[in-house]
Amino acid sequence: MEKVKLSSKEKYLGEVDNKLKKIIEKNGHIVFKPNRKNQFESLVKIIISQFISTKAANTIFLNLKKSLNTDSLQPLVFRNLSTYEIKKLGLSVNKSRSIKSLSDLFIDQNFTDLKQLSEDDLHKNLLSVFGVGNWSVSMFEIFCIGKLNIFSSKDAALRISMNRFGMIKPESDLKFYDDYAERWSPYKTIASLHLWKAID
DNA sequence: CTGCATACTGCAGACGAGTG
DNA sequence: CACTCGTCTGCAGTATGCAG
Repeated sequence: MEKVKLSSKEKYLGEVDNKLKKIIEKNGHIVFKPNRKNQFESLVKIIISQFISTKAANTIFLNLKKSLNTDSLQPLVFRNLSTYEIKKLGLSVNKSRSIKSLSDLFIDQNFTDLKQLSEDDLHKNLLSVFGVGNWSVSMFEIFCIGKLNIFSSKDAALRISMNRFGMIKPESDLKFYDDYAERWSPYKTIASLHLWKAID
């Protein structure tokens, strides 16, 4: 009994893609609520989420906050911690280096709101951080800034979902996924949310 | 039931092969 | 030799599947 009506964006996606239409109708309306508040913390969480399940990432993230005894992670917290000390908080060597590098960027550039940067500057700054690649940047743009037209073919879950619903054959080159996603423009983000939900 | 091995949604870096 | 490009490896916790 789906009582909640689909948004106009979701209806639009259904019109341009029949396969996606079925997924959206089954899912029902998805509320897209990016967390715009603490950008630094969002990035830390994304770094932790690389390669591991969201559940595992959540546990590590909560342990990290508990160890640091804070509700809101700030770059300054990590300034005086060595990579080794961050690692002891439950992270791998590379992720510790990554968080350290991210903190340095925020402190050096004195960032308050990354949203004010142009897309180019945003990408350039984030990609300069050790351990942050295109996937991480996309996740930040979706879940923190709330951009509506983001799709990342580097996300394995999205690819699996697209395989399962017959959009793209498994093992295809990444560019086929990107090409397919073009039809969802300018709401690729909303399409991604439905693909994620469809496979849990 | 318990315990263990394994795979799993990204990334950097090491390394080898290919090129000039 | 000096580069570029592709391949391989290791890593945080958890769910799953299989052996005992």
